[in-house]
Amino acid sequence: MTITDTLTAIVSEAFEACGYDRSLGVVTLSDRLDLCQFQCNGAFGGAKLYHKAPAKIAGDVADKLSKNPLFEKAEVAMPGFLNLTLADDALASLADELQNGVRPLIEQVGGGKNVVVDYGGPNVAKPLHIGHLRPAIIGEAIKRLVAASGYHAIGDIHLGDWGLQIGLVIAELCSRHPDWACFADSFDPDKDAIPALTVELLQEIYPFASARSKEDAEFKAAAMKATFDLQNGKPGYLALWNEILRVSVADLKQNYDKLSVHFELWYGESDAEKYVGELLDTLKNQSLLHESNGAQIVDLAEDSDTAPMPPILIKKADGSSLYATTDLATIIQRQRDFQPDKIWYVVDKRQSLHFDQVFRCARKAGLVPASTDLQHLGFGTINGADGKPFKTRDGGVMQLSTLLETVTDAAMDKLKTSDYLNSLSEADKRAVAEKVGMAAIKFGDLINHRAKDYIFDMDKFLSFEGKTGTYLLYTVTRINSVLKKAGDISPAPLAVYSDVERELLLALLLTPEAFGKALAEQAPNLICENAYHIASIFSRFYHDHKIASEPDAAKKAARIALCRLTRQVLLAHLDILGIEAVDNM
RNA sequence: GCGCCUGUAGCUCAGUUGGAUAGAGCAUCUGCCUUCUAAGCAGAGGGUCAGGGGUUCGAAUCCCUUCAGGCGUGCCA
Repeated sequence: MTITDTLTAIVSEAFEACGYDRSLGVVTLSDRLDLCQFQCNGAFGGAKLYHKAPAKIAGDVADKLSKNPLFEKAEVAMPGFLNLTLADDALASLADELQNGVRPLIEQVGGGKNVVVDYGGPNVAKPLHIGHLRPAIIGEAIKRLVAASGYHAIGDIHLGDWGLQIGLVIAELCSRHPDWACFADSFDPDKDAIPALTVELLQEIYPFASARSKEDAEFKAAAMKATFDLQNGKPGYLALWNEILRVSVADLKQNYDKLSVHFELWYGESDAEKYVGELLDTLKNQSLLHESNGAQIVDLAEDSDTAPMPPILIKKADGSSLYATTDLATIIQRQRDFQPDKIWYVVDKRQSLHFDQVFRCARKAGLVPASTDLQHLGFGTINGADGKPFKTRDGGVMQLSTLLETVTDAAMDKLKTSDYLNSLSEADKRAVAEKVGMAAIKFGDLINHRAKDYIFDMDKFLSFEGKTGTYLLYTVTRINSVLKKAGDISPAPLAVYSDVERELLLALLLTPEAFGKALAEQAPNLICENAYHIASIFSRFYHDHKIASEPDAAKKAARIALCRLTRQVLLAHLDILGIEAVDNM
């Protein structure tokens, strides 16, 4: 139960005791913190219901509530706002519940149910570029949030390893090295060796092949044929594909590791292949599948549709699988393996129609129970100043590794001026710089609303001031310092000695609300905002008050407790965001 | 054409299940380091919430409409 839930229960009780409907007692955080901490606007609704002035209704309830020692203030503001402020000792003891774990920092709503979060979705054979940043870190944050809320969260990278992009690479390799054994019909996987590939080669070959297919129709046909043959198990292609996969996955892991992005499952579209037959059977048995212009499709349009809903393509005219095919087959696989309560897809929002189709088809075919929550959590693109997807000056895409290195270098530069890291080796400093850099990048991206496009600004990622990930890490290091200076102090209850301490306690106490809203909206930016909010109040507190050097023992103990709780809460935010803190910087 | 999304301070963005005085960071200007990390703190200026109409006691938020931009719209993923 969050604090507003608790207060809602109390205020609802009061409404009822005064003869009004208890549903009017909904309490929210005040939007006028200068007047009060919480508010209830139920009197306005009650005015319509009971044909009474809202101020009268609010006044009745306020009278009732002001007898409750929980409140410092329960009063009416015209024309009928019910304004509530907690008594300081009540606030402190509520925050104590947070401190000693009686009140959870995150509502445990999951009940251990399985949730599959499908994110990342990189194509093998293509280097990670800046466009892969968002799905990786948004997905990771959502997965961690889901897990922290008591679900069993399963992150699946869902590699793009089975589509035309592989066919393009195979066709191009074949065109360059027709002599390779894997291209011969006589290929024998037990005897014939596959040449070792490198990431560099793949990074060069995919864009080349992709461009070539747009101009060279014959080559495109070869690539499509290669895709088809691969999907139908041609041994030489399978062996080559395995090598492409091996090289790509090793490279992907390296980059994702740096970002603290970890997947429980490294499945790909290819792993869905074995469920495609079952998918086709299911669709056929229900007479959903039919032929159209040579392709196998399922009609999805319904009379209630306000917009045209095109059919979903299950098999191309040449018999090969499509995006929708593997996604549907993957749903079968996930249902079989996990019976998930939710399957959430963190994928570019431009694919919303695709997911509408996939989900509708899955429902029609009964691939999952009706209660399964299937959602496409679309994210916006990272654009350049021109509003188009971001390109580097030379018109290319920026590789993810370049971004990570550039920001880490800048962080390293900044760390040189720190007096706190003098004793560290260069390598250890570099490790700190990496954490600072990753915090800057991840926070800089996650602070943006998930579903909106944003404009890429390297200077913003390189800036370590203001509302940034760096600020959060910095705040934690300051807390570390003050706690270190204070030495061993036994745990003490929280208390309010000043306005800023009251404000900080309130912000800490409201953290479960922020996490809850972030989960409900799948919006990591709310976690960023809340963390920044707490950190900035702490900074003010830290600046205005003595803590470790406070002479009054009781004050000092309470303030140390406040520091500890603040650190604990900030670290919980960072953990969900997938950002690692540092001890010093 | 149809559908979806977006338009808030000089810039980048929060805030949109209707609430009181629309917030933050950056940038600009002014203060604050002999005292726990100044990657910080305090303060100032900066807004017809794209335009118009409507509903409501109350609208950035809901409805209608106009304008501007983006995206999607059967054999790529």
